[in-house]
Amino acid sequence: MADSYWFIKNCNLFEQVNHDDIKWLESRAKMRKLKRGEPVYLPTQLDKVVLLVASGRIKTCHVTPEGKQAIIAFVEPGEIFGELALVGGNSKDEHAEATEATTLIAIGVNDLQAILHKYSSVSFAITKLIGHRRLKIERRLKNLLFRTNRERIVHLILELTETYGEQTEDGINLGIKLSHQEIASLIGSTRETVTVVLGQIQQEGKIKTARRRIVVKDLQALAAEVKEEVRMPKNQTVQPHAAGIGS
Amino acid sequence: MADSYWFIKNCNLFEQVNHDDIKWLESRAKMRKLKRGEPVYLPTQLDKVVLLVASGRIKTCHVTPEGKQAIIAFVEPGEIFGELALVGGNSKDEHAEATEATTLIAIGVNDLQAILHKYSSVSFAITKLIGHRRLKIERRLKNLLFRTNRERIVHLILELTETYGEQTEDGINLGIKLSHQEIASLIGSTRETVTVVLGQIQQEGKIKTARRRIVVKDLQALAAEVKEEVRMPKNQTVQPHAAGIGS
DNA sequence: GAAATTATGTAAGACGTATGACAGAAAGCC
DNA sequence: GGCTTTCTGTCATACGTCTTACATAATTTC
Repeated sequence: MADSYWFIKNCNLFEQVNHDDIKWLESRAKMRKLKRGEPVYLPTQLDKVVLLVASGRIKTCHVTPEGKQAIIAFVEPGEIFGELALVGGNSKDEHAEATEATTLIAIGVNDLQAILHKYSSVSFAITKLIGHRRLKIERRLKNLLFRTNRERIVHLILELTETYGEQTEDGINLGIKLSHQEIASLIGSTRETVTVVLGQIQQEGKIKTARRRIVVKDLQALAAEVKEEVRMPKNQTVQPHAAGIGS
Repeated sequence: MADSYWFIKNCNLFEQVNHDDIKWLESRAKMRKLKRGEPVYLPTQLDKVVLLVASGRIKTCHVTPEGKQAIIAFVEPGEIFGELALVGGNSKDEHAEATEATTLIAIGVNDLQAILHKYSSVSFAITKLIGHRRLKIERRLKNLLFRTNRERIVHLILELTETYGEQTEDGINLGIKLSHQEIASLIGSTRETVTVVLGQIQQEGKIKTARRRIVVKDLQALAAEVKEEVRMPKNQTVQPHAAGIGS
């Protein structure tokens, strides 16, 4: 199991947990490496697990009957996912895959529950996590209903800026690489439309795009066109616990 | 304060709480009556509260800059809302209003937290509640992305059937009254389009509509056209804790 | 019971977005 | 370095949905 110990220890969730208990969790956890695009099938083991992202990035998604992929959320290093298994959600029908080379640590629900029982602080942290993600999703829902594709894209850029934005000399660089296809999967649109709309926004000088990269040049203007107040990036460079979309 | 005691006692959440503590909660809670359409402004009091629906029905919503109302969820008698205040969400920018004559009981966050501290079972129940609502919203998100208005409406009908369906001799009656405008607010569409689509589905004999009422005549057919498995109504007649949309 | 309000029904035109079909550019692979 | 794969760019057409405008029916209010 290599040093999954350190990954668990570095997860904010387990801050208050003492050395021995983390050691115990680690001994029972399983590590797993994924390549980019590889799905997280919850395999061999029949028992439910919660997954901790040690490194890389995971996207949780849903595939429609017609085969279109809807991205629900991204999960960043130091964050967990599948946590609704703790409250009776069947993570069964949830699909998740790595967006880049990723290392996961699988913790059995029963093991985790033992920890929750012992540490009410962890328990509360989980509640907060679930609640925080709910807020994010509600916000996302609002930004999709009644909105044109352009508005959806602008909202998405604003969200991404807040979460992944890194101030540089020539604008705010989004520290997450997304293809137009993935953007379409986030807003419920098509790849072609995303290409066109991003092109327009770029020509207006509000952003600068490159292959799977976006740099925001005029945050004010973007916020203004969807009547949002400007929210600056959280500026968490390489922080292991940066919050992802919907997380 | 009338008999808010009984309403609190009947809320599943507080099942395990003993008489004296409920009495204490009741003494500190405030009751409030709303007419249909009246907003729940979180008024006078600056301190955060969690709201328990004693009777009636509440819808939580969001108004877009253009003035369109997006309905996030319904809250039924015996359920609470605004619970994200417990985990740091600012219920400030959330709008809620009564869909019919409604009685609310406002419980201070601090008071509730005292109970949570004492009863870990309540604490866990809250976590489950928040998680359950998150699942509902995620499901709703999936049913909106990439879907035509017709598909959205069909999905909605299926959801409503599951939650509010009452088997009768001539079909499954939906025990919730919704105007076409409200349906539009749920799926991100317009009143006119909803009217037309419902008319079509009715002509196909799959449902029967009347003023603010829908009776499902052919659940199979509806489920089939969006490739969902049939889920029968939970058949909870007048149950005080029936789960609403997104709740 | 009459008046005001709320809910539903219908339709033509404008607009936005999906579709399907290709083509070129950039990155990864051997 | 060449090959393959992934990503981006562009376009014409078709289709769905919003908009705008009105008409009627059912409820509530006084």
